[in-house]
This record gives sequence, structure tokens and C-alpha cells, in this order.
Amino acid sequence: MEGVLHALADPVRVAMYAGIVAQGCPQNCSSFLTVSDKAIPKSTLSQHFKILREAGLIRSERHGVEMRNVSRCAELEQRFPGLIQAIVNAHAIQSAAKARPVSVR
Amino acid sequence: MEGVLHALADPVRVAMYAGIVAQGCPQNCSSFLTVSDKAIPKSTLSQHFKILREAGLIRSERHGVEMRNVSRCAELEQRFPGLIQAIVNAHAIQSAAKARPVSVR
DNA sequence: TCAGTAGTTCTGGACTTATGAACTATTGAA
DNA sequence: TTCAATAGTTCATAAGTCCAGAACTACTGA
Repeated sequence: MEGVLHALADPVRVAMYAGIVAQGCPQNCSSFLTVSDKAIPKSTLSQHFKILREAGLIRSERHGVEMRNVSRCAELEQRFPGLIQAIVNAHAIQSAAKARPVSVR
Repeated sequence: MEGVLHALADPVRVAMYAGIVAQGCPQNCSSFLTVSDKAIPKSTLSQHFKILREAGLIRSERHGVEMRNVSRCAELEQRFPGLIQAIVNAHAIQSAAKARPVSVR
């Protein structure tokens, strides 16, 4: 759980994770080459995904040449009920407040 | 919010915060000279309190020679509904799982 | 004024994190 | 099979953050 909070305490990672949760379909790394109008190098992205994986927040599966990232909501919900939902909500509230005119992501 | 998660991503700080929330009465620094059976130097404690304060999680008031720390639940609940509750719950679940025979703290 | 208690600030070493360069893995085409 | 292209990972290192001892400030009571 310490790992979960640490993973989501980073603005880039929480945006990535919120993106993965929001899209029903799995997202590959390159979906996040820019996050909130900021360019993220691939090596950094790869580290971020690693941290999300190790925190148990996502699972990554190779499909051909790309990796598809899926959120592990159900497992986390079982271990820490309400936690993920509350964080994703808080993130949405915050990014809505930050950039009012444009929708989240 | 990033600050809130970062503050509570540390096992010592989340234990401290949970302690402050659990006790109705304000807690001074020295209440936490040991956290989960681990001795914490005063200077480190002071840093931890500073981080909790700057994240908006607590307020510290001097009363004579000591500082009393109060949680700012209500304000946070208003900004990020459910977040603090979910994290404190998750912490309780986790520390119960870790040391089953003994109660939280 | 002094001693004692409570907490803060400073500082340096240890640990983390971000990123460019070089790498591996997979695919599709020649 | 070889080659080029795409997608991600690993490595090295420079920059940043964190911990804890030493020295400090703030307040109280004698």
C-alpha cells in the first residue's frame, strides 16, 4: 500500500494510471509520450510503468511489438476497498480545477 | 493532492497521521519518538511533521513548551471526498494484517 | 538567570530519480 | 534469412531528495 501511494504520488504516474483506468482498452507505452502537455522520454516512461507494475496497480502484457497495460482495479479494490476509486476521483477533481476549460486528458 | 499522497506514502508518516486522526486529542511530537517499535530521532520527526503540515494534512499549534498537532480532516474531506478515509482505512487493514495479535499503533 | 523540556535548522552522506545512449524483442517486407 | 522499423528496457550518471547527528531557538518554572 505504501507502494501504491508512492506510485500515485507522482503527477505523471497518476495521470498515466488515470488514463489506463479511464480507457477501457489497454494502453501501450507510447500513448503517454506526452502527459499533460509535457513530453516524457521513453526511458522515463518505462521506469514509471515499472513502478506502477511493482505497486500492483497495472499488469503489462506483450502483444506483438507493443506492451498493453491494464489496470488491476479488482484486486486492489479487494485488498484496499475504496482506495483506488478515491485517488482517481481526487485526481479528476484536481486536474479539472487546474485546467477548467479543457476536459481531463 | 500529490503532496497528500507523497506525505502518506511513507510508513512512518502514515502511522503518525493515523495516530493523530485516531486520538481525538491533539498529539505532540514526542508522542511519536517510537513508531511501530522503531525509534525515530527528533530531527527526523520534525521533518515528517513539516511534510504533513505542508501537505495540509495537519495543523500544529504551540501550547506553552509543546506543539499540538491536529488533523485537518474536514478541509481535506471537502477538497477530496473520501480520500483520507480510504487511506486511513487501508493503513488500518495493512497494519492489522502485518501484526495480527497486536492492535493498530 | 539558569536548567530543563520541546522542537527546528543545518549539514553531509546515503539513497532515489530522470534521462540520453545503447541495447533487446518483435514484426513485416524484400 | 536478412534488414529496417517499431516498441520497450537497461545502464550510467548527474541532479535531487531524505535521514539523522549536532547545534540551535523557544518556552517554562524555579
